[in-house]
Amino acid sequence: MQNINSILSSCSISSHQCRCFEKLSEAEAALIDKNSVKIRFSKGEIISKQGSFVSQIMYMEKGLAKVYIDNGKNTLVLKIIKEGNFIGLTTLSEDSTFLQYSASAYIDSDVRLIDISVFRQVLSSNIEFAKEVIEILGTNSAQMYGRFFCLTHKQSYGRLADILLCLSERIFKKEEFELPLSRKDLAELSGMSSETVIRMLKRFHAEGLIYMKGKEMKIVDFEKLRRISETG
Amino acid sequence: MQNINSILSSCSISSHQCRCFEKLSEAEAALIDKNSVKIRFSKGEIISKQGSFVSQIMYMEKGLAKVYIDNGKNTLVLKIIKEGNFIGLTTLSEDSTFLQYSASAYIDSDVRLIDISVFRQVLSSNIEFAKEVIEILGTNSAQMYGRFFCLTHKQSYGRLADILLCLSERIFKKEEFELPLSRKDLAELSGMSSETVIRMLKRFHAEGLIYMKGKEMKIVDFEKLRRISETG
DNA sequence: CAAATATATTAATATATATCAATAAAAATA
DNA sequence: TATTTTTATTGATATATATTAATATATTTG
Repeated sequence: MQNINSILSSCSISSHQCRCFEKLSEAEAALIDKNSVKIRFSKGEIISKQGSFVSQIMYMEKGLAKVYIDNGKNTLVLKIIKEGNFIGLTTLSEDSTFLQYSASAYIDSDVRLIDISVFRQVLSSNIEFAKEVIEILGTNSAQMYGRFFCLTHKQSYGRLADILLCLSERIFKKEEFELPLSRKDLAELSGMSSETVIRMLKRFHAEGLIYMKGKEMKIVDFEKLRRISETG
Repeated sequence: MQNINSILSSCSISSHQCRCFEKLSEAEAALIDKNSVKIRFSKGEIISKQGSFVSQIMYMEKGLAKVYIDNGKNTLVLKIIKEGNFIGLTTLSEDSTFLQYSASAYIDSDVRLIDISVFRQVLSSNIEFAKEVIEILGTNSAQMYGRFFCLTHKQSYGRLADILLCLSERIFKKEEFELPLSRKDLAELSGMSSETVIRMLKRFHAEGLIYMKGKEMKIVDFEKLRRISETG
């Protein structure tokens, strides 16, 4: 039995396993390989900048990055990208000549930049590949919808619980981890100020839901954290 | 020269013209036609309900509807669907067995329900159709990102300005119109309480940006309204 | 290592917006 | 048309969270 709240999480990372490159023929794989470059971005470096011209499709080979929108005053992290995911496929759309969002690396990351016209060409010749792209776009939207709802209608406490669970369960896959994100990063993810993040974390710690010391984090009580995520 | 703020609107209706059915062969069009039904929904009726089993793709032939998420306490309208648009293509993804959102009609509407397996079948056989679907999904995400940012980081005043501009420019294509949405509908669209909507509308009216009498609406000063949309 | 810089923490205060409650107006129904 | 129900409006109050500012702690750099 599926609960409606289970789809409503501020979690921002895709759980979808990208399988599209498996669908390529040898020739297609070679074509993509020939028309792409692998670039290493250091922690904190900007991978792509909002407003710039779209000329490639970016694929995260190794690392962790954020995709975000910034209006000069506020920043909203749309999603976290881990290895094996595209930084953005929405740019495939003919309408989007300019990048709508920026991306930057949380940790040292290897990104493959694929020429967009070559990518489109392969898309036109390989229907299995295209279907996989549809799959990715659909999953991405679904994720975004849940996150959208939470960031507009859940309160801070629940939103932060979501993010902590997301980090532990989907990104590090451990209950204990060294956080590569700053408090400000957490704030951009959960749509609140960094001061509020700190206060909430402190409260979680005091209530025994997490253990925290600087960047060290440990989820102590998953159950209660999930309940907070659900009740707001 | 493109301004970054121009992409940041809470506007919730796709400006993308769906062209996917044009790509079908006669046989494919017939197949889809044979495996679909047209249903008329009256104003206020629920078209589909969050949590239910996904078995068809819904296409708005005529009318106006909202696609929304509801947790029993709050409602967020994800987008407005007008004629010539899909109510949701994200359900195409194999992952989504259950509907993540509900839809209901703002006005009397004709909706075509297409069997999802037939839709997928056509997708597998016609690459131009698949590419068009990718186009739609990409445009939808882009729209959603802008809206997401606005609803989390713009204040009410700017968000409501967005919605009014959206209604006038994209939906009714007139500066004067009879609003088929209630104040509560506006609230769900702009992510605030209906009381706040009323107060903001009153203020717009007092400041001479709009003229309003009950459900009659007229945009008086587009320029100022746009400035409010941009500055917050 | 010391100095400089960036990040984290804490507390006090401000504020936008929700909530609550009461009334008015409009729409639906008998 | 009168009655009931729903929607809109208004004002008073509550509250979550941002903002500001000051201090402490890390981290980076010379």
